[in-house]
Formats: sequence, C-alpha cells, structure tokens
Amino acid sequence: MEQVLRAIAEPRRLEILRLIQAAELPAGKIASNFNVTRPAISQHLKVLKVAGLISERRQGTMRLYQARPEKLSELRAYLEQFWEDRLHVLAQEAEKEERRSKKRGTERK
Amino acid sequence: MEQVLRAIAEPRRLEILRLIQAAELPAGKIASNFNVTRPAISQHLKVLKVAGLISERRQGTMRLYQARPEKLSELRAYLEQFWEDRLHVLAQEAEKEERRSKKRGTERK
DNA sequence: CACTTTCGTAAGCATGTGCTTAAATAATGC
DNA sequence: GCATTATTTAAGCACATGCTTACGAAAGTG
Repeated sequence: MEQVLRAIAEPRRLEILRLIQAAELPAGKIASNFNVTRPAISQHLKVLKVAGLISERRQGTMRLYQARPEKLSELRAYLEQFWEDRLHVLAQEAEKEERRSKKRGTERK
Repeated sequence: MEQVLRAIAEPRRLEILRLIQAAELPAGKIASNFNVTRPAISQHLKVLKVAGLISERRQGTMRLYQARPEKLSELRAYLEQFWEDRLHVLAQEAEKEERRSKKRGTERK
C-alpha cells in the first residue's frame, strides 16, 4: 500500500497514470507528453509497474503500457476503512456521552 | 491533493494519522509511540497540519492533535473519479466494438 | 520574577529521489 | 550477420527529505 502511495505521490507519475488510463500507449508516446527525457519516463514507468499500477505488453520493439485500476481501487478501499473507523469512534463517543447524561444525577465527587 | 498524497506516503506519518484518528493526543504522547525523537514527530505533525490532515488545539503547554477525515475523503473521491473515468472508457470501448460488429458486412477493403 | 513542562524551530548530516548523458538490450528488416 | 528502431539500464549529480542535537518559545506554578 505504501508503495502505491509513494508511486502516485510523485506528480509526474500521477500524470502518466492519467495518460494511459484511457488508452494503451507505447513508452515513447508517453514520454513525448513531458519535458523530460525518455529515460526519466522509463524510470517512472518502472516504479508504477513495480507498484502494480500499470501493465506492460510488448509489441515489436515497442512496449505498450496501460493503467490497471485494481491497486487504486484497493487504496480507495483502504481510505474508506480509515473513514469508517472514524465514524465508528464518533458513534462510540456519542454513546458514552449519552451514558454520561443519564448518570449525571448519581455522580460522586 | 499532491500535498495530501506526499504526506500520507510517508509511513511514519500514516501511523501518526492512525494514532490520532481515534483520540485527540498531545504531541508528547504521540512521540512516545515511536522510536524517533520528539522533534522528528513535531516535523511530521507540521507536514500533516499543512496538508490539512490534522487539527491542532492548545491546552496549557500542551498541543492536542487530532485527525481530520475531510482531506482523506477528498482523496478517496478523487480516486473514485479515476476509477469511474476508467469504467467510462471501458464502456465506450464496448460500444465501439459493438458498432464494429454491426458494420462488419458493409466494410470496404 | 525564576523555574518547569511541553513543544517547536534551526542547523547539519546521511540517504533517497528524479534527472541527465552515455551505453546496453531487444525485436525487426536488410 | 549488420543496421535500425524503441526502449531500458548504468553512472553520476543536484536537490529533497527524515533524522539528530542544540536551542528557543509559550504557558503555567512557586
């Protein structure tokens, strides 16, 4: 999960993901959208690949890349769990508060 | 959004977020959960604060921190949009494919 | 006021990261 | 095989980042 986060925390990589989310593109075409050299993009693609965020397919001398939504979906679920935990806590707080009000008459000290 | 991603891409900061997601905690208590010095945690808290992921409240000499779920929720929504875009694309692909099959008889060349 | 507690900020350092240029690899065509 | 095209890998560099120690600031307490 951390690997995924680190991968998309880099703006260039997030942009690459957007680019190849719609269509499968060869590395060269991807690189031509940026002001950095092809090796730089190649390195970014490797990071995205290792993180499981993209798929790679060879065709002739080209390598076609495409985004795989699965990992992003997992991340989304992870954040959702974060959110739900918080709601759970808030619910407990509310319960505790309610018990406090009911007990207010018998309180010592 | 990038700021949020960079903030939670750092494992220690994500752990801090988990810690103060349930309860509001003073900086010292937070730091005591880790094997790094308090200043290190203080710096992490600053990053989380700037990213809008936590709230800070002063009480005496203490500073109480607590996670704010809003930004994480925004991030979740952002990822969701990513996911929906992809589904949209897939739907279009399917449509195109269908048109191709229907046209197959009238194809030239 | 001095003193304590709690915490942040400053400076410096080691390591990580993104970039470049140069060289290596892989598939294809002659 | 040799050359061409598309791409990755290697080496090196500048800058960012997370950490530490030392110091400073803010809010009580006597």
